[in-house]
Amino acid sequence: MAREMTSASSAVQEVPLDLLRHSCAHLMAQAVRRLWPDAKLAIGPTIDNGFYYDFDVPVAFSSEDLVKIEALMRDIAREDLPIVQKHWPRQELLSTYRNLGEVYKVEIIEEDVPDPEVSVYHQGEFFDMCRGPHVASTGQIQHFKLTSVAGAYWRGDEHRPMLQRIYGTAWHTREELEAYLRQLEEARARDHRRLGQELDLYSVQEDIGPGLIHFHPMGGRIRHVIESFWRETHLRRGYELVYSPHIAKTDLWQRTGHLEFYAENMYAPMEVEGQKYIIKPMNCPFHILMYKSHLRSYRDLPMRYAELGTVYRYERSGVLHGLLRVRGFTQDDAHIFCTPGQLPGEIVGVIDLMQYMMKSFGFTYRCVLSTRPEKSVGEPAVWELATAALRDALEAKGLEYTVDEGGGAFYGPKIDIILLDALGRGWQGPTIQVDFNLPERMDVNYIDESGEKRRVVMVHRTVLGSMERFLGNLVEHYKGAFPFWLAPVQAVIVPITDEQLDYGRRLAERFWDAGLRVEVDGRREKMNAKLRDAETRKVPYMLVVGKRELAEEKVALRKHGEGDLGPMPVDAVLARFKERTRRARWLKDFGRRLPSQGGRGYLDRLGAGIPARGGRFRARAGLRVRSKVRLRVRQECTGLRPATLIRRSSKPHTWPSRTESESTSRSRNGRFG
RNA sequence: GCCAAGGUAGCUCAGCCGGUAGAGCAGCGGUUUCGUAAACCGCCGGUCGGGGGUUCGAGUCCCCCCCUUGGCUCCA
Repeated sequence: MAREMTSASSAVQEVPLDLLRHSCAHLMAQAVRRLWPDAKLAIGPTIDNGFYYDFDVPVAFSSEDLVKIEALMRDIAREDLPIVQKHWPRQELLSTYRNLGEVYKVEIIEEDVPDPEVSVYHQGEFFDMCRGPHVASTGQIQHFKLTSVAGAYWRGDEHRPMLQRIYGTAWHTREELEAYLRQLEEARARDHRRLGQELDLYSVQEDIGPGLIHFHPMGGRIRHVIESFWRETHLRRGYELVYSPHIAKTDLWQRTGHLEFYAENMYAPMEVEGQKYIIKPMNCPFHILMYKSHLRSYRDLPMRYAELGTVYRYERSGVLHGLLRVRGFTQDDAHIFCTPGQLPGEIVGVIDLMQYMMKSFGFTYRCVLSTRPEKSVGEPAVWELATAALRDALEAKGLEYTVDEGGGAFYGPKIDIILLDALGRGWQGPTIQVDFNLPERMDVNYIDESGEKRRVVMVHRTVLGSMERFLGNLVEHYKGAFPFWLAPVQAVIVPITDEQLDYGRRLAERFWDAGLRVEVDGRREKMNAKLRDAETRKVPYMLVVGKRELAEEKVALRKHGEGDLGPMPVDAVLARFKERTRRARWLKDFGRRLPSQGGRGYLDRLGAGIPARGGRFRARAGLRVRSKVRLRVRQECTGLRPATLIRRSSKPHTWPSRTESESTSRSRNGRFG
């Protein structure tokens, strides 16, 4: 591969970033080798934003060592050693590496490099087997930084030696490097663990146990808002809310197969009157038994059982992470029991609901469809049907997705939704999984039109993920500054002197009566201190009341992060706030359009539900609803005039188009269902 | 679970070669009644993560355990 030597400064920009980083990994290895001549080299690939190299060294690298290595790297860069490719006969390279004791390189050659000639890159005294390409000389590597050390198993196998991995980052220009480092800072500022502490949202208590979350009052309020919204929406979409116990007899878990396939994530049984019980890692068995408490007809289906179900799963201590990876968590779980024919419609309904949730909370996301793995249960034809249902639903909803071939659970295909936070990092959130296993094992049936017993199709799904993880994602997404409808405290009333304290308290009553969460700051502090505290707590609004406001029945409105908006009549502020509540928005959505999954199983048959076809509400057709009663409710909740409401609801409903931003995924995937 | 780094007041952190623990904020008490991001004075506050050991003496050194963090592995 011919490459001409050009001066570093002009060539730098043209080199692909990946290549630069790979060369930087070599540069680091060379520096490590100079400092620790016995260091054995493993592999040194590029990753998002940087690179790493794995070393086997008898001493543990300290952070001072990183500084030393980095300094030496700069020296070697200054030496501007030409980087040249040579082709070594395989045998010669093998014996050289054997003589050097480079056991990892030897293993790589023996197992993965059959070619008679092997490409080796040389720079000064250092050489490394590598396909390349690389930059022309070490002098071209200018803007880099070593970021961390960590242990890493050789070939990712926990039974093999643990090596030391040094991570680094490299960029074309100083500006890019600094921008990246700033971005890391930014990510730290958004860290939900830090914000969770600062905003007093939650805690983990050493005396209680790792991975067990306590929602403090402010976190509790947010969770309450999310849960209320979730329940309302689910009832509205034809789900039934159920509640199940936290423990069940060992026999049940035997029957479901959890003891066989999931035991390593389950906690040991406890004994009660000679009977063994296990705390639940999943909610599905309970829902199944509720379903099975009656004989079900095809007319009952689909049945949708929803529950904010708290489960406990053993996670290895090293993987716990704030709210995002825990041992006890509450899934926003639901199980849908339906006929094979209903499956496609049900999947569409779930995706629609998921989209609605994501839109409501402001998340962007991407979708991954996982298909049949090697080891699986169920007929191939059924798998095909279910996978097609998932795929079709994604396409019908206009969602882009990637396919993880063979990445499904052994019991069925699934769609995973990766939430993207504001920094573009991805986290496994909602999941939709078809299950062929449990209905079989638990003998879950319905009676079809001809009186035959038929196996139901079962869908596990969450549309948020878990309350813990979702809250963590929300905190990072909004950097702790929750939108008005979610904010634990929506406004703080700030009396300037004690003279206005009573007025402030009267105002607070009015706001609470309107369903808003406000607080009066009655401390003997200066207004500035109160404002500062409210700003720090990221409260969306501050209502300053002084002499003038008291006289005119006004408040001076101040918005978080924006500042003073000037005095406003109290009624205007109330109206403004009510407009921003989720209830108001929900009613708007609800007024325009009923969910596609209007039918409600047995309720339909009792005449208590929404007519499946036609009917005054024309639910399924998605036409507007104009019931007088509903209008009145909406008027009350939104504060809008009837004419406005009717006009609004007459507009045809369209879902806003989503923009999918491509970005790196940092998925902690597949833990639900 | 593995490798590494940590754990000192409610929070953020300082504490040298082993000599008996300190700051800011928060809290509490007082004074101040103030117009858009921190008023002033004073006070209280510590099993130095837990246990054991070495030592005349341990926050500091050694061993075990717990928890946190960064990775690895795992993630039905």
